[in-house]
Amino acid sequence: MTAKSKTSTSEGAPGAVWFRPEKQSRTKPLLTQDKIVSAAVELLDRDGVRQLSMRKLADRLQAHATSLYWHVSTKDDVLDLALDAVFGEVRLPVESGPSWRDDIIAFMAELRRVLLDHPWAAALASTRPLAGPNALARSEFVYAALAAAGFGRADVLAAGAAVSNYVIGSVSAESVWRHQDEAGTRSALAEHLRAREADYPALAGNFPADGGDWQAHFDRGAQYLVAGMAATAGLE
Amino acid sequence: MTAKSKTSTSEGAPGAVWFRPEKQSRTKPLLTQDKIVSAAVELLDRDGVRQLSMRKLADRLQAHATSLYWHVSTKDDVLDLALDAVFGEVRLPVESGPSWRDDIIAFMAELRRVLLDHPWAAALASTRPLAGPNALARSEFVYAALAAAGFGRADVLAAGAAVSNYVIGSVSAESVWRHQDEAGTRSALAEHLRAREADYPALAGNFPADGGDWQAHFDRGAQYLVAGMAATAGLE
DNA sequence: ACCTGAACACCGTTCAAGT
DNA sequence: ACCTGAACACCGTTCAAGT
Repeated sequence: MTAKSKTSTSEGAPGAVWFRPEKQSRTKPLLTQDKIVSAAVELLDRDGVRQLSMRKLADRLQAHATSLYWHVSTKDDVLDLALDAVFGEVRLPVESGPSWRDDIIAFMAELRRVLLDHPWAAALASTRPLAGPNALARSEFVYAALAAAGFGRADVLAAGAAVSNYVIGSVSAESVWRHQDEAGTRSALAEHLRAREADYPALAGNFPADGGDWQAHFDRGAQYLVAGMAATAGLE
Repeated sequence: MTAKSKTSTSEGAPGAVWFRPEKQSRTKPLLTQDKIVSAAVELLDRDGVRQLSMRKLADRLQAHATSLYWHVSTKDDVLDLALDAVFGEVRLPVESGPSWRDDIIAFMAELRRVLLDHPWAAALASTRPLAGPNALARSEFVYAALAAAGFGRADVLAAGAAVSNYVIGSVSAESVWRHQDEAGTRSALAEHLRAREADYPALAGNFPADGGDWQAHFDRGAQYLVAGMAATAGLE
């Protein structure tokens, strides 16, 4: 009986290895943190932060929601990791150029570009500490550039914060208007302002009919900031 | 029989009005949009945006969650209304002063004060169009001040946006660090940076041990912005 | 007109159980 | 070590029903 069952499975027989499914595939996990994070970024890009759930995320990975918790301890972890992955897309120059102003301006434009690529990211960045390795590396770049330019400690701290906060605040606003029903709410607001021109004369008079040039406004604001930094700290 | 029941309830008898519960209390709704919104602001202040649910909000008003939907059509409505109520706390001067720079600086400080009073508000403002009457009135003030100062249209638009975006971005970051486990994450980050000083020399060298002077950094950044606006537009 | 109650289709997360 | 399944305590919202 025992002998029969042994031979019927032929477990230890010579050559049997080749006909057995690779044990490797069992030892290598189906899910990894990296896979979870990239799937999260894809879903966030497609549907936004409010639509992301652990169940949908697991579905996309052909796994069960509860399986995610082996690799990640909460949904907040997923969001923190996804956000830092986005910061990882910000390209930094290998070394700083001759003009700190150009470096800072270029950094702001690049950060804006990446955040606009992921319309959920800027608003999400407003809700949590940016302490992931990619976010820190980007902060390090700004601080180092400012310190190298000759800014004192107080200016490095204030200017470093101002640069990030201006970009994140601006891109949040832009993402809201660009992705949350582009034409709809904007034209509704335009109509609303026209109807109440007496209450909001300056607003009604300046509100851009065509939607406005986000990039131009952003760049101009960035110029204000660096020009003010230069003037206040006496650096050119 | 019918006569008896009539007299037993004495519905129409003279003097009966005084002993009957006021019909007014039935005709006047228990819930109003205003009550819902102020309760929402209280709960948001106490527990944050993630803890707010329609059920908890209704509980606090001694009503059922489903009753709220008579006065408000979605939870998003509640959030929009609560946020605009906060903007209503921003005090604007009755008329602008002699210096547009002082007016703008004062506005930024006042907006920051109010947003810090409601730590959920700045981050929430990053996620939706700010089109409520109070938010619009505050934008109107900024645009009007800039236009009166002599800024051209492009500068009014860019500077008006920059002012709001800088404040909202800055207060979001400050609220995160001040309210989301004040000491905990900050000291964890300090420790983390110290351990990786080689990776983040500028960051580690400048990271404030005591938590930093948020107000001072904010004010300095505001100065950069208005100084840059003045210089770029050639106005003093 | 305003409020309630039941119901639907979801959530994040825990934990024992499987392999 | 990694994944599944059942379960818990929630969600926002709809809609028929009550008053």
